[in-house]
Amino acid sequence: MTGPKYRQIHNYLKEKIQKGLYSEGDILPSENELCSSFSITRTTVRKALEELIKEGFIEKKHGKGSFVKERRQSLGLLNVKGFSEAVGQNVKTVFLKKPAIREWSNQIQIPVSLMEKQKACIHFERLRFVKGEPVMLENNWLPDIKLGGLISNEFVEASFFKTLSRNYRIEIIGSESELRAENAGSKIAELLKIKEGYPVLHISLKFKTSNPVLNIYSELYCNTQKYPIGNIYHL
Amino acid sequence: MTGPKYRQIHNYLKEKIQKGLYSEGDILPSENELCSSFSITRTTVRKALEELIKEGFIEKKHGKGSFVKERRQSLGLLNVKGFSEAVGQNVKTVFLKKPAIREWSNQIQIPVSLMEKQKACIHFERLRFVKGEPVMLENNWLPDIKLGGLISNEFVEASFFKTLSRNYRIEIIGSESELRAENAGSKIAELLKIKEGYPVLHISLKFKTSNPVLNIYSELYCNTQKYPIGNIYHL
DNA sequence: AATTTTAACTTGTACGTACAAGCTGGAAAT
DNA sequence: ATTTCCAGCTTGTACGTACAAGTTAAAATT
Repeated sequence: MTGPKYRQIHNYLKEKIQKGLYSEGDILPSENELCSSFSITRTTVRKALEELIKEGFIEKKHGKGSFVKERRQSLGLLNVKGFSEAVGQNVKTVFLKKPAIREWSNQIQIPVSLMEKQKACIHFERLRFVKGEPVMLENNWLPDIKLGGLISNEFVEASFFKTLSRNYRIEIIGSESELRAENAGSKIAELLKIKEGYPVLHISLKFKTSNPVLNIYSELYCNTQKYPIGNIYHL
Repeated sequence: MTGPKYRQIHNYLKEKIQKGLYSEGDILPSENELCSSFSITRTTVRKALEELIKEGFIEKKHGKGSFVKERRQSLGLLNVKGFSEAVGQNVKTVFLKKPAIREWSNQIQIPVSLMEKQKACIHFERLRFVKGEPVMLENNWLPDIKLGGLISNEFVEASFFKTLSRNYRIEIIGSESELRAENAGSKIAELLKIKEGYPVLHISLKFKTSNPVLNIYSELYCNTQKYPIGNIYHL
């Protein structure tokens, strides 16, 4: 609960942004104001703000101030094109298998580290719809590091990553992926309501998080005919 | 040529790394050594090193030092899996069309900014081979911002990005991409030596660089059967 | 009234200092 | 000979100060 001072400021501001107390485009208190509020020096405040910049929460403008970023266009999280634009309305997510302890699957393409394989495995399967059409089948695995309530509770805005960030303050800090174009097999074809043999995008993912023993492994199958998969990142 | 001090140290070290004077795994001079070499304070040295970390050139280890990173596994540059591992030997790149001034193509999926469309367009087309097999057709477009010699000269290690970095000190700072699985048309099929209708991965890319008026647009078609496309990035 | 200047804000760079915390190898104690 | 300890290195955090540079709005000038 202690840790370095700059982390406390960082968490304090991050929490406010996440809770919507500062919203898109808002200006944060100036560095000097934060200094006196927290009785710390500007060096420390600037360190905290720099962390927020790295995580994509804010941006600074010389001579003006620090501003909360529009959407947190973070680190190459995959989006169905038109997913984030049409938030909520035309998008639906259905659990085929709710989060539960299951076996580590050999379906996972990217090698799971030994440390993680020793732990139990949480798995869930989701089907994502845009305008009523199924466009992405998603299988996710992660080691069970006892995040209380992760299994039973609902996700924040149907997003697993937002849940990790808001409830557990765990951020995605990187990823590794493999991309393949494949012909849909019978199971995929049935779920995505396409013909067998139709080309689908197969994405194998390993997300690294700020918790060094928590990586998230995903296998995605996407019908990219109408909705290509989008991917944005920045330094 | 002046600019802030930390930028000078940053460029100095970056250049040394790029030229191979420091190589993979090497330890950089300690922060205090750099301080006395350049007659600056540790604050400034640390700022320069932090930039190098962001760009993926080095990593720091508490109590030990700053180390040059193995491969610059930077910002989600796409790689044919097994491309960077088997450097040079099994990999070949052939220009189908050498860099030259051409028209802005309407093949580009991601919108080209107006400012760029006013400039002339440099275009080149390459076919990439692994173990003698063609695996990726690559079309690239960028605005002509008068990078002398870019058209005529050879690329550094057959890499366009390395050329930009080493010769012009321009770095990739982000990207936007769209991914689609498609059936190969006749032209793609012929070039990649596959049957028409075979599933291929179509990647549309926009790379943002440290030069705000230089974005690079690419359309890639990949046969991912044997060699999936890999993609790594980190905060 | 319109323009210019100034003053008061913002963030950016750079200085210098001090101590904490992680690592390593040689000296000291066992 | 082995272990323990410590001194001297490394990076990490935090303090405080000063001035440069970009922005803005009020004040002074025209």
